Amino acid sequence: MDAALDLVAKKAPFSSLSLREVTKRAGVVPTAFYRHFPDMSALGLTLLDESFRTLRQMMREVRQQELPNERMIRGSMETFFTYVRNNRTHFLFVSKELYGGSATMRQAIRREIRLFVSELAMDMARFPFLVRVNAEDLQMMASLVVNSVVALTQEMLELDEDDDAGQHEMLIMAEKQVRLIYFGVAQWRSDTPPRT
Amino acid sequence: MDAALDLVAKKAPFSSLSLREVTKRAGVVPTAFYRHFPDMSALGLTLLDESFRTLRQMMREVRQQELPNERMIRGSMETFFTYVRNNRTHFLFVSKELYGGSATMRQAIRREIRLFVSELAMDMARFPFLVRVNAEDLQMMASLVVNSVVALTQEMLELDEDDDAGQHEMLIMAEKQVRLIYFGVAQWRSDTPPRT
DNA sequence: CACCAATGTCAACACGTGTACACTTATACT
DNA sequence: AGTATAAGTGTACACGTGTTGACATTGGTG
Repeated sequence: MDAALDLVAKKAPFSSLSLREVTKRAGVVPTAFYRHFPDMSALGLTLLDESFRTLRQMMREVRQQELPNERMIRGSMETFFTYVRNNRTHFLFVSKELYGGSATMRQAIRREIRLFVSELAMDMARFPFLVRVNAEDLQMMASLVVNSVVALTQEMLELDEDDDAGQHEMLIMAEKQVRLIYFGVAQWRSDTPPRT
Repeated sequence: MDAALDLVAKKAPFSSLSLREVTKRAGVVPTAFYRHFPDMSALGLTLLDESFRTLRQMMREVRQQELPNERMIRGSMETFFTYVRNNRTHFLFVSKELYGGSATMRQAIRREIRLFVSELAMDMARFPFLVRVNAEDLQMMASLVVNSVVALTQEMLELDEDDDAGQHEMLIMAEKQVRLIYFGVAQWRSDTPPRT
């Protein structure tokens, strides 16, 4: 009865909710929970996996379209943010767990994010005007992009679910910010400064 | 007995801890709590205020030194991050409450952050090469900077308390990222694009 | 000193929690 | 058809929770 997952997410409060609440919401007696998950945190991990699996694949597809620079930024942002809107509850869950969850939970989410960063960095490495940037700086740039998008996502989640105007505004802002970063990237040189 | 505040923060888990835990940690019987705070959330707000008051003042001082551009970035980042290190528990608390806390809590923290953004935007407005940037975009840029720093701060808090190397790395990264953003800012033009 | 407000203590309550155990049902497969 | 396995039910327990009211101790001011 994995439908319990969505019920967890639907209940806005984070995953510090009680086992009993979940089962009550699922219309099941508390003890039935153990038939599906040994532990409450196990539920969390499953939920997390479900949240990211399709997203990863989706972004990979977008990237492989290969339409370059400006169009690319816009496209990525649009598909990502609409995906977030369609999976609001999941991202609410992830957002709250990123900092408020258990240690293992936080770690798992961070790993997922770092994965995005690395993929983006590898993607950027193919840009012609970035040959003079060393690997470390590439990682730095990618993490800047991802972090910004994450931050905006979280701000967007704070908005009311059907505040279309606000959500659109966030999208525009995200696109602008990423474009701005790319302006900076084009200007960057990785000569190690004299003093670290 | 405001010493209870630090005890709250010292206990790593976020502010979904129990009234009883707090009082136990403070070496006091549970009921004594009500002599100081009417409510658990009241404790939170006090704690939040304590976290931000000195920080605000500090950053204002840094900004008023008026040493321009490059030096300025470095200086701001250094003072900010050392402040974070010295008030680790407070920022751990804030970080967890930003997304995991109650609605009023989150709102209060966001207000604080937005305040930083606005101040930074006003500061940037004085830069000569930004006269052609409209107010909205200024806000966008400032929020990009602040969001990035916040993200890095949260990553830094994830590190072990005495991982000096890691913490220094974060500082360097933050400085680079902000510098990168400023490169992009210098390139920006606020002509509204044909299609919104 | 006497007094009063601040602070802390004690005992008790009603309630929600996680979990164990024994049990009933449904579903699927040979 | 018969049975093994998965899923769900009911009862019960020990424990931590927030909050209450009445009482004790402190410390500083008049």
